[in-house]
Amino acid sequence: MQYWIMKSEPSVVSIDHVAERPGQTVDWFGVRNYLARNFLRQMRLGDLGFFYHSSCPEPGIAGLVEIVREAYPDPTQFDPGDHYFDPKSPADDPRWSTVDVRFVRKTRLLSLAELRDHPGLAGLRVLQKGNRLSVTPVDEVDAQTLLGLLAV
DNA sequence: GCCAACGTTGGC
DNA sequence: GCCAACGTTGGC
Repeated sequence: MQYWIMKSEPSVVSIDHVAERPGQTVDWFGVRNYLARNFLRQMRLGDLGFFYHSSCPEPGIAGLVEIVREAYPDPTQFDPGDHYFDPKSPADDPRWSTVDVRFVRKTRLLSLAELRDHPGLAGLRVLQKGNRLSVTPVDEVDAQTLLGLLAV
């Protein structure tokens, strides 16, 4: 199993929103960065996502989700009325992918400050200066550390 | 609102 | 292929 940190602005999609969705499932639309897209394409059924709230008063990990559908074309890239419309994406070779994730559970808020304070997590990609990727891999050791801190 | 960091675009 | 300009992200 692989682990990922997946960032979302809670004002757009929060962990509570996921829990309230039909089937407790949402698609991870709107990724428009090639490296992040490649990570989406590496995701496999059953992978665990740490759901991270960003651009909000208390950024940090707020819950867990599970990958329930592997990468497929992000429909928003073909919708001219959509914020994420990409006129340059070929219909026969879609540029952007999405996955479906399902709610697993909420956790206590593991804040960014607390993540930074933990020496063992210094290598975590999301803590690196200038990191802006919305989807990043987490190695097994770091994942276990996170799960421990979350008391899961 | 500010600013650092980074990705993308487009002229040359 | 270079690089300046611009846009976006995201913490503070």
